[in-house]
Amino acid sequence: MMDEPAVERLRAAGLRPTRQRVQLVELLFSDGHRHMTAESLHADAGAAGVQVSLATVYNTLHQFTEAGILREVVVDASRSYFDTNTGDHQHFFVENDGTLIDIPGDEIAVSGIPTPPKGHAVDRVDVVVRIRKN
Amino acid sequence: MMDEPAVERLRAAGLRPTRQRVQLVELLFSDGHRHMTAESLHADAGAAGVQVSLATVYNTLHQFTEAGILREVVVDASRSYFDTNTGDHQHFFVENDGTLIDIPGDEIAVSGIPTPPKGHAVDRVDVVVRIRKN
DNA sequence: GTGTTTGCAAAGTGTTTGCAATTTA
DNA sequence: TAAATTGCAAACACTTTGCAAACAC
Repeated sequence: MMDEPAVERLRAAGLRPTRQRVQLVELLFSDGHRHMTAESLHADAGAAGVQVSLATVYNTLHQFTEAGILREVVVDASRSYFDTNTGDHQHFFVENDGTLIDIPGDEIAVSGIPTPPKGHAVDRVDVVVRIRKN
Repeated sequence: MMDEPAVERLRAAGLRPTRQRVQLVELLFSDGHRHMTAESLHADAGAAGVQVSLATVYNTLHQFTEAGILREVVVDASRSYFDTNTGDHQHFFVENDGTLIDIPGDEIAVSGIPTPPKGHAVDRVDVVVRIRKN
């Protein structure tokens, strides 16, 4: 018998397909890319009838990030954002309302990055284009 | 009688030169550029014999940022960093120890930024090159 | 059955705030 | 003296954690 895609995705990531994780994966990956904070995901889950505690949402976001099926985006010093798009891309950050918008990785480019200090390797290059409504 | 530079700098920024602000400006701008968090500045102040409460350090960092003599750097979702270099430049962020290193603005360049959504204007483009010790 | 995961409530961390006392102008 | 600033302690927002009950395999 064939597992559902959500279950397979979790198995592939080495995570047990618990009810909460399966439902969160379904919510997150059913329809386009998604940006979220722990609070917003918890709210969206509730609205979608998915019962999961906030603590589990936090744990899950980190497990998914560690497993590589989510990526963390640092744009705000007071909240953690996560993105279902783990591929090469960057972001607009709308400072007024805390919203993220993807910028495809093949549109934007960073040049002239100096060699990192000896003994250090580049992990990732993040670009945040901060915009505001006017 | 001529005011000291720290006092002048505060006056120019429209801030009253209180003892705390004057001493913090002296500490911050006496010798090259500096990166800090509220905690680290509070500790450095203490070590330099500057008496100032943590609450005042927080207030001061924000006032200085608002006044344009400091700039906030968002690299970590759990702490606020500030930089005495308010000019055009970017950063290396050493993920292992939470350290920042400046990248001169004339060395690095970002191209291909899409037009922001209608009704939005670009405020700033931030590049963070995340590096780690190996 | 055994090890993992969940959820609650408590604890933690970094930050902000109310307000009386102090300082600046 | 009037208005701004400070510092304390309490309050906050977000996040993590300890642990017993529930669950996956």
